[in-house]
Amino acid sequence: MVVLKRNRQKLERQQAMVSQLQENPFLTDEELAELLFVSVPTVRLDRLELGIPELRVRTKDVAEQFYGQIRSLGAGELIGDILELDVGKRGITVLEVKKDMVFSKTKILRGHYLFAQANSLAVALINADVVLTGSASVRYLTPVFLKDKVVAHAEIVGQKGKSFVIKVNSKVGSEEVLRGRFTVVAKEMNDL
Amino acid sequence: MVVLKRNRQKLERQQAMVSQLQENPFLTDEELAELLFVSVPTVRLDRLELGIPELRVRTKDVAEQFYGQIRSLGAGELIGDILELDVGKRGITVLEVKKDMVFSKTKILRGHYLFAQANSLAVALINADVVLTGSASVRYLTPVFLKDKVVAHAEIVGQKGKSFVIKVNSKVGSEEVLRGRFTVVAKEMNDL
DNA sequence: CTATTCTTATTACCTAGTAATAATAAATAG
DNA sequence: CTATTTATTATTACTAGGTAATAAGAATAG
Repeated sequence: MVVLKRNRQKLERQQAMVSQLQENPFLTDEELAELLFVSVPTVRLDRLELGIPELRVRTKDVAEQFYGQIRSLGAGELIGDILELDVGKRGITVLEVKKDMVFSKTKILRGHYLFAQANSLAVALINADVVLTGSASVRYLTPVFLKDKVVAHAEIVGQKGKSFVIKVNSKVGSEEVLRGRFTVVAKEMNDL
Repeated sequence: MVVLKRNRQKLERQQAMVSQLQENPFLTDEELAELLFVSVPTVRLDRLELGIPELRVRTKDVAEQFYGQIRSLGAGELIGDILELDVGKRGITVLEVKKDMVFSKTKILRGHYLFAQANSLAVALINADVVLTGSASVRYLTPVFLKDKVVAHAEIVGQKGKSFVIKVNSKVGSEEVLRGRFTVVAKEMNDL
């Protein structure tokens, strides 16, 4: 059976389709059909074989990923969920590592999420209208993986006027994953 | 004319609709109708009056925003757009501050975006399968505001084996907003 | 009571599909 | 060359979530 030769065209076309959609997931079947020089039904069959959902689902998936992510890294004030918060003293948050937070190849958590958890917790400890990070120094000790739960402990360790120094320590289980030191500054709304 | 009383219900409903959609932009007209205790045509008229597009357009808008931007913060490898990239040496990215990246009260950019831009640029300079941040030290010099364009310059300044030191300098116009030093480590896929 | 505004209902149409069936074309085995 | 398989295309009926336009009913102001 030299079924390979036959399938080659089809396979190539399907691969082409996948890479087209990777570049631009917002292509309709009609547009794909034109790009791949086949009919619309063929595109549909190919999608079916490859398990690729229709445009609207793809669009929605992308949009929802956005909402699951930016909501946590942007819209909200705090990255992670509060376990304890003693404003002016210390606080603990926990961050569960979701799949859109990791490198797809390695499933390792992207550094800035860990940073963001620590930084936002540091900021949350200060009781003022506006709190800005002045400087930060962090060490990433061990990689954090998908589905890990990162517990961040933060404590105010110093103060000079409106400037605070906060130490943050993040762990997964008993393993230390990040150690950081943040200097944050409390500002009044009008002295900007 | 006590036309106000009449309009009040309508106005309140429209405001309610807006806030519903702010919370969850993925609501159909039918779902909105149920939530607001009116008919579907009324919802449509309200949307028309308020210039709110249909679900699919809203979804697509969100998804495209994701592609223009968030691709950048999570899914993509790099936060910001590349202006120059000389792998192994130096690179420049620019990040435009959008409204979901700032504190709503002050319109000041959240610190971790600035960090993420710098960090991801540092990582991008290294040519290896897997690059992890080992430590980072940053100083936030001046606040960055909505619509600012942050230009980050990064340069490899040292190397010991698979460990690299990268200096990053971010500016808005001629003003320096962040200065940072990152140590990143290149790993092979199998030594994890 | 009447004019006006709101709300609802109804209808025809649209896009981007699903799902299923049938017809046709192409390739290969024997 | 022919039979059979596989791939492709066409066609039809159906769906969600709308647009756009028109008509009819309800509420209220004056």
